[in-house]
Amino acid sequence: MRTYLAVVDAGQFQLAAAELSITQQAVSKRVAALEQDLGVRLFTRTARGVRLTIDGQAFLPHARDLVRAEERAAASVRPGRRALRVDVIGRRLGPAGLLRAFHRAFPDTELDVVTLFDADAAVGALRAGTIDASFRAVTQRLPDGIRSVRVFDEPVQLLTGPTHVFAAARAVRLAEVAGHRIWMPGLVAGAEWTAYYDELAAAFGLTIDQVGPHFGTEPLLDAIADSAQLATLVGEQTRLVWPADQGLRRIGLRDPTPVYPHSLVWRAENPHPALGALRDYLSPGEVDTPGTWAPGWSR
Amino acid sequence: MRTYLAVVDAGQFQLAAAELSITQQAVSKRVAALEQDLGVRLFTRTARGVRLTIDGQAFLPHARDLVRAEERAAASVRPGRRALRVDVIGRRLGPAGLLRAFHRAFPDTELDVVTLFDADAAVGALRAGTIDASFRAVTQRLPDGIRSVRVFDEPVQLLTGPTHVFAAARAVRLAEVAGHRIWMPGLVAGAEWTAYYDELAAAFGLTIDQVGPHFGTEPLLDAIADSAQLATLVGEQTRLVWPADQGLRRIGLRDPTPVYPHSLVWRAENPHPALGALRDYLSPGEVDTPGTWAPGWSR
DNA sequence: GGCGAGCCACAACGTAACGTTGTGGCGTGG
DNA sequence: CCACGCCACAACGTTACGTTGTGGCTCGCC
Repeated sequence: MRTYLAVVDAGQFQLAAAELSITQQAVSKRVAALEQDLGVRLFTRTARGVRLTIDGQAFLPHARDLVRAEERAAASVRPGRRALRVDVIGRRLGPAGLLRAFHRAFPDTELDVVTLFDADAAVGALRAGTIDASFRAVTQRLPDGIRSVRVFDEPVQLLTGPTHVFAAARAVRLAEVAGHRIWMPGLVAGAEWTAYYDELAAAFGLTIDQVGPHFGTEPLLDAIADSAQLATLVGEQTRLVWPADQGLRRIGLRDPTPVYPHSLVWRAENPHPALGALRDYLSPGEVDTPGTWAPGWSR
Repeated sequence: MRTYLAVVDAGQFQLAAAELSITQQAVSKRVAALEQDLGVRLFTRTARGVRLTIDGQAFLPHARDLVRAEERAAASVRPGRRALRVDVIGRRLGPAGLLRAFHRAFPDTELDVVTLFDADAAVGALRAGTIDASFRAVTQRLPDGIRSVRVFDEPVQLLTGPTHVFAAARAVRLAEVAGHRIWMPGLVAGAEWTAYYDELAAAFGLTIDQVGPHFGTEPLLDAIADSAQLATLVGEQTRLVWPADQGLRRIGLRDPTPVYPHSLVWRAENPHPALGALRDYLSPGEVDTPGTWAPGWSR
């Protein structure tokens, strides 16, 4: 592909060969091989060089895209001067939405999104410089040199099937939920979400059922859609993807509205220019709004 | 890259190898070579397969972009079911802007833009099916099976330097221009632009100077920017790119306003689905507005 | 705790791809 | 009309790459 582009820019094989530091015959072979692969002729050969055919012209922007993509791919792992690398809990959860909004606001900022296993891994990666920022709920004191700011309180909602008692309600009071079963498989001991739901359950007497293996969100949503008893909790910004609309409903919670406290965490000495832009874009978040509840460790 | 993606999807080398129909050792070698090229480790090897490292995660979307780009590139020259291929006179002229607008309106439509030498080549390519549509000024009767519709009348403007007599005017009457020298190098005998300016000059007694070699637009713009006498004609939609802002001015023309009649030309039997969308988007254009002038052959 | 299953890495080997050298054909310009 | 410049074809050598064979490692199971 680069040979093809070199020929396009040079207008002839020999000059392109010189720029690529290979022989003209090698260029001829490469172009011939590419043409054979594609099944079309890319150049018309003339006595003074080559001219692009129509197919060659149509192919040109795609070829440039391809080498650009290759360069971006290589740059994404090049130490130093690489894209801003941000860790989010999940690509469909609230923080990922914040990142998308940031990217819309600053389209020129190169952004790579990764997902680390837990907060400890995130802090380690921040210190090592392998990531530049992490969206986390800060449940305990961070080590020296690691900074955090609470950027976003995400309301937590009930997710129910169409036959559930609360299905018709737009919002229910948190106290009303106390007697109902909330099914949340897949919570890992020690993980930040687990800490959150533990404290939420303890504070309002909720029954949060963590038993049973977690087969992924699809079976979970299937089960909830079919059940009049089961419900689960999701963040307001969570983007659900289920096969078809199974009549799932989001029911707001109030008095108080439980909110999940997302923080941005970063290493103080990180010089990445886009990191400052991200911090400026996010902070200060509206947090601890009246009528909301957040865990004690978030204050 | 495909091997890397296969490993990501499979979660282990052996399964990926089976899907690629090569041995596990070959996969191991390919991944190792890629890691060596990039200078980072993409996978952490475990006893039950592999897991992506942080670098590997950041690399993933770029790798997918890359293979998508490769597929689009190959598709752009695949006969049958390829992207809509449209010929425009120049990428910076009015029709290219129409195409950009069409692409904004229908972002899902794959579009390839090419530039053919002249109208005869365009008609030939339309008949051969190597292009699907062409923006041209139709100066003579088209052969059977080739249709055209006039889609866009583009006002023609004067382009002058800051010291030109007309530099301060927003618009001048066409009759006023009669005595002034208009420099248009590079017009090819028989080309449609030449036919247009010939008739324009004849109709209003303009002095259009075609002598002198054409060294490209940059020297032309340089010369015009520095001269108090020289001016040239450009389409209203033409996107000029000059090194710095040299104080070039666009001066409108009126009483009448000369317009360049762009038509869309296509082959009647072409079944490409996007071709209909393009025709629907473009037609009917506002043409022959009162107060404008177009050549006799455009009616 | 030992053993086996599963997975990846290393080494040796053969083949096929690729680049180089050498040469010929063709169109163009002096 | 000849000579120059450009691209294509052929033969050859080297490099790269995939395969076969083997070893080491981790995890799970008895």
